[in-house]
Amino acid sequence: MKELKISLYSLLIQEFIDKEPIQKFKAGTILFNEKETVKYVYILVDGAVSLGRVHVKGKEFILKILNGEELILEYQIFKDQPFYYYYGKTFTDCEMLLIKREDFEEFVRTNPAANSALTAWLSTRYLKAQMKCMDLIMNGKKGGLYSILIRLCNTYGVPVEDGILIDVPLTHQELANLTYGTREVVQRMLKELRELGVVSYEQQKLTIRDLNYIREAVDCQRCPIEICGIN
Amino acid sequence: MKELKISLYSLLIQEFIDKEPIQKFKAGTILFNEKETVKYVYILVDGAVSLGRVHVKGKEFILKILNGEELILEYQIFKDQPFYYYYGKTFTDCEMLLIKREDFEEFVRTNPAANSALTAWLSTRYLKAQMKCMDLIMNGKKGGLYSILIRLCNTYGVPVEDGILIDVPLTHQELANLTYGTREVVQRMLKELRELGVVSYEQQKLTIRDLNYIREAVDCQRCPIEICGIN
DNA sequence: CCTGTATTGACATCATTTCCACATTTATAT
DNA sequence: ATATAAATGTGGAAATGATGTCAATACAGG
Repeated sequence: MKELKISLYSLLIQEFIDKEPIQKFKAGTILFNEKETVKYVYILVDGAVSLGRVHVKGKEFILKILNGEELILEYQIFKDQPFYYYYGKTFTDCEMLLIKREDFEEFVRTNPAANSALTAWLSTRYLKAQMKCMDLIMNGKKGGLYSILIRLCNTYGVPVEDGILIDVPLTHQELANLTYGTREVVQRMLKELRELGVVSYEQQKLTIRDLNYIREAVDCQRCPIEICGIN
Repeated sequence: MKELKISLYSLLIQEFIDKEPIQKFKAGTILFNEKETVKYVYILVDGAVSLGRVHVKGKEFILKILNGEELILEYQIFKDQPFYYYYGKTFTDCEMLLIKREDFEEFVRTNPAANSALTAWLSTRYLKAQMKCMDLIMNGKKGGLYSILIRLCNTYGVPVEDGILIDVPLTHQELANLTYGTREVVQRMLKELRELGVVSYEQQKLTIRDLNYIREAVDCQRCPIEICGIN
């Protein structure tokens, strides 16, 4: 799967790198909002982009965070006048290629290798999205946070001497938004994990010192990394 | 989109109807379980199939219910030794075609029209799955049930003189499982809706008499029907 | 170095949801 | 027709999670 993802990404880069400039965006830039028509497909070269929705009452849910070499394709492909169903904004500073939707679709339609790679990529994303949602729905807020921590390890984890460093700054509020919980609840759960020596938290970066503790607490099925991520 | 779905289904029927027999399954038959290798792609000709997971503690979540002329493709396509991540079982008596996974993938690889149709179908399912999960996560149990009711109307709704009949028998327990809630809570919420004259319930079939009441209570965005369903 | 702002930590209160216990009704099978 | 199982209805205690408030830190910019 990893190969297919890379292959899709590199097929796209090959095709479009000379046609479009790499653009830079500051953290917090809104790329699109729900109900907006889809103009571009974004190829993320570096940085992280969050996708999510805001409830009428103001509370925010971060559906996922995409990072690294990644494709941002969150609409009904091949449909007339497609639009977005949730927002997309840069989570950190980003570099990306913006490809016109029509050009992207034309490329996929006329390139069987790209189409197959895209199909594989979509079927994986489809499963991953559903597994992540089920974890959030079926495990309560504590289990939801634990499942987010596991996914963060898979997507952002860097092995360090005392565990796995989640190498992206995350505030308690952002962690809360990833589970649609509250900052206070996250704060308490992290405090408990800190006191148990399971995690440590410095400069807004978490280090998971005992991933097994977290995995056992949520009955983690050790899904392959391409299925278990925050992306 | 509807056209593309139909086109994918009919492309598949065209290709496989003479090669495989239509098989019948009784309600409650388990088609696959999580962690089982994927042998077949199922083409549902008639009936309904539910997909979901069971928590270690025994509580069940119904992720979705597929019905009618439908494709059941819930694995990482083009991957070696793919397996399922959740169960699939017949919800009602069903008729379906079982296509060997390899034959299905070969067909998609060599048929550009089928591949494009599948890509479009997957991108729609991907969005639909995420919208449904977000509704369940962001609206509490009451909002979750309401969103399930709206989706049931879209997928199973039959206009009748006093509203929209959801033409499939559903127990309170099954409704609860669709939101990962409890039977008691569903019972109380339905009672309230019944007393308000918003729904009626006979022979395990719901009639929604005032869909607008439900829509307004969950700030329904009136998404197109291909995005808002229980499937 | 000071000041305004964002983040973290802590706690009390309130609302939602689950869990448990049991009664009643409805369907199914003999 | 009767026994049995399945589904529905109800009440109350317990757990979980949200909300609001306030103090203590950390940090960035002038």
